[in-house]
Amino acid sequence: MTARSLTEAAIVNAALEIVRRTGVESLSMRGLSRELGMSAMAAYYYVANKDELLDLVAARALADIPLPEGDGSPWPVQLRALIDHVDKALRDYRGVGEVLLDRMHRTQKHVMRAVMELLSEAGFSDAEVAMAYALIHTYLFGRYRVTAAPLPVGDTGDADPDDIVSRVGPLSARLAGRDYYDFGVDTLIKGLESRLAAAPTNGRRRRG
Amino acid sequence: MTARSLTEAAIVNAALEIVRRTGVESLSMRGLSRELGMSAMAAYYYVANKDELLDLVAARALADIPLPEGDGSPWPVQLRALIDHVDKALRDYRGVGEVLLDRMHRTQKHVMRAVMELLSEAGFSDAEVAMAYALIHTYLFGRYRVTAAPLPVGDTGDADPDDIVSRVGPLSARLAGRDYYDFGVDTLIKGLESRLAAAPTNGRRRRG
DNA sequence: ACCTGAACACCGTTCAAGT
DNA sequence: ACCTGAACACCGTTCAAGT
Repeated sequence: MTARSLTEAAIVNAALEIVRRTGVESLSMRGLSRELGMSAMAAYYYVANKDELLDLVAARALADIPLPEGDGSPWPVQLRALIDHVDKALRDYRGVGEVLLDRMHRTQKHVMRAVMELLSEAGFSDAEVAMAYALIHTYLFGRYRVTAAPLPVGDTGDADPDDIVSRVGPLSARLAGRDYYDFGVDTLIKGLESRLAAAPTNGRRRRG
Repeated sequence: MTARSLTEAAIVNAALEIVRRTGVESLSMRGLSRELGMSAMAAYYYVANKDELLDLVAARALADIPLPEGDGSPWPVQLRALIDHVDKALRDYRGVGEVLLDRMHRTQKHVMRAVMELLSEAGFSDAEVAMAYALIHTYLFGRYRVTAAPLPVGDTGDADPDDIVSRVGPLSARLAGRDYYDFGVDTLIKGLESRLAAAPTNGRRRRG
């Protein structure tokens, strides 16, 4: 055994574990150190503060996302695949989307770059790329708070067939998270395609 | 003066004030009571716990949203107006979107109903109404975490014209929150329209 | 170099006690 | 009925001290 029994990697791993099991809000500096068998302050030797820890957790969770190959497939297909990979990387980590939302810009540029390149190649102007990226980012990361709160199933069981809310309530119990996700991403991409179709000369293609 | 010098309404108002000024995360039960000139535990007489307080704050912030009149305008226009009103109700309250996201289903049904009715009338099936509502909700409420973290302006000032990320960085400084919002909502609604156009017989109109 | 312990300034919540 | 004070079990962070 060398002198140190802890490493930054071990700390970040343990933190990610805790977030996956119990959610972000129950990750504490003290509890983390205790979980590693150390004194309550041990983690502070490797990490300046909780914010830095959350940055490292965020970076780690998104590190292994496969980027588009640049094969010949149409941009909506490639964009959809990339979004699916981000979603997969986030799905298991309860509350991590919330963390990442604040931190992705600071810590993790390669996914952002891949999305932006796809959009730029598709024909969007630089300003549109900025806005379209923000839209996708917002939907994807906002999702992890919404899916935690499903639509209420009719409170007293009174399904009024003329009331849309009480019709949708029980129905939403049969819809899987997958259904919401597919509908959402498809609609976003359809909306983007519809924009390009309406003003196809907006973008300036690079290496066109 | 009557016996009581505090009311639930006063407490919720003060809480909403604090959230608007300093964000949700700096709202505390103790600090709130102190701000009202009472002892640290005073608020507990009117409110069971912090969760209940957040529910009341959420309900209050969304209470006065004007619902669609049911005039003859096309559904995308009415939907856009309704979304704008929700946005306006949220805009001034830092972090309140985050609170509401968890709580809207529990506390505030009339906005949800208005959105769902518009979508149902437009021709979407009940399942599609559920998913489209979730999409809109996610975007609208997720926004209040994203807009707090603007895209990074080129870190070292090196604007590489061939790199989409460094092109978009400085550009995003000139884009207003309004631009992102308009683009986002327009794209969502375009995506929904595109869905209806692709499968126009999907929905069953009520009172058609 | 790596870790600990005590201390400070906070939290949310409970509950007996005051008026 | 309305509010207070003390207590409990937590936080994040700092910093002198231990090995």
